[in-house]
Amino acid sequence: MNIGTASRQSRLPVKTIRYYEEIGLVRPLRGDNGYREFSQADLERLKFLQRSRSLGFSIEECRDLLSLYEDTNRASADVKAITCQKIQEVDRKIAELKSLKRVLLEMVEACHGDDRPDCPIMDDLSGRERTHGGKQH
Amino acid sequence: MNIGTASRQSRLPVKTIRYYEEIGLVRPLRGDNGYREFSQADLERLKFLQRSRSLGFSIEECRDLLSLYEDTNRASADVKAITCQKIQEVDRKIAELKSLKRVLLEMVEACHGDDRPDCPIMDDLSGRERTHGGKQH
DNA sequence: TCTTGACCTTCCAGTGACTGGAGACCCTAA
DNA sequence: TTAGGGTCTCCAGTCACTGGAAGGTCAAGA
Repeated sequence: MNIGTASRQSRLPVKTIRYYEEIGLVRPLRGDNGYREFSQADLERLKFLQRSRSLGFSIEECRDLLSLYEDTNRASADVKAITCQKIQEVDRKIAELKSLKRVLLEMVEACHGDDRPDCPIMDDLSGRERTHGGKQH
Repeated sequence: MNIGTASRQSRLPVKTIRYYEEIGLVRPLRGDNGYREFSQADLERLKFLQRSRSLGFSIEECRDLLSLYEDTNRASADVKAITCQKIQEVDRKIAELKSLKRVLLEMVEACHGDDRPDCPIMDDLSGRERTHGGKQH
């Protein structure tokens, strides 16, 4: 199948597929006209990449996962380890974003938000101390 | 003050400060030796940038915030609006990561994680259907 | 005075993971 | 024959830095 078909079936943009070929994640054959020819196995790889990328694995992690995927002697423990690591990463990111949100919320709650130029958010951003007189959480 | 001092006081890497000058976020004077000379106002800008970047505002948002920061006639409502938008963005990201985590956790829970090559995580990544026979949440 | 080492300069290239566009070739149907 | 898509390569841009090379400057110590 051509790249367009592969793109629709894998839900990866054409450009992305070409890029994946460039970095060696997939190696379709070429027809006489120079067009890429994707086999069913190529399509499987693309689908695998689509799914693992959308689950937050980096390209290099995907490369590792792919080689495990194609290693029929792999231990499932190896895959599980990578996945557990990823979960911890995701947890870390969530925590970061939550504390970020807390700060932003505090700023917004302290701001009267009208036409006056004085603004506690600005004070916060500029590093000035703000008295925590208002609501406490 | 020189760039090194500005770097320590703003907690921004030297390289980053030079980059910020390149894109016009800060315009330090130059001494006879060609060294950048940061005024107290420049330092304030840098600190402002450090804080707002670390709160997840993009460079362009920082540029907007900076001009509001220096506009003594600004309305605090404008600042509040930008910040509220940012909170929504953060919320969206948190939700995404949470659903990501849910999927990853399901995968891990289904995986026996031993020396055997069969691995439900791999099945999942490759798009194969997995029977939801195990624990339900 | 000389040297050492820290600090500063510019410029260029690389990161990750694509994305956009130009210009050209190929294929199919009307 | 023509029109329209699809495909090709190559180059450049994105975002926000980061690293490194090659060289100029400065202050302290021998």
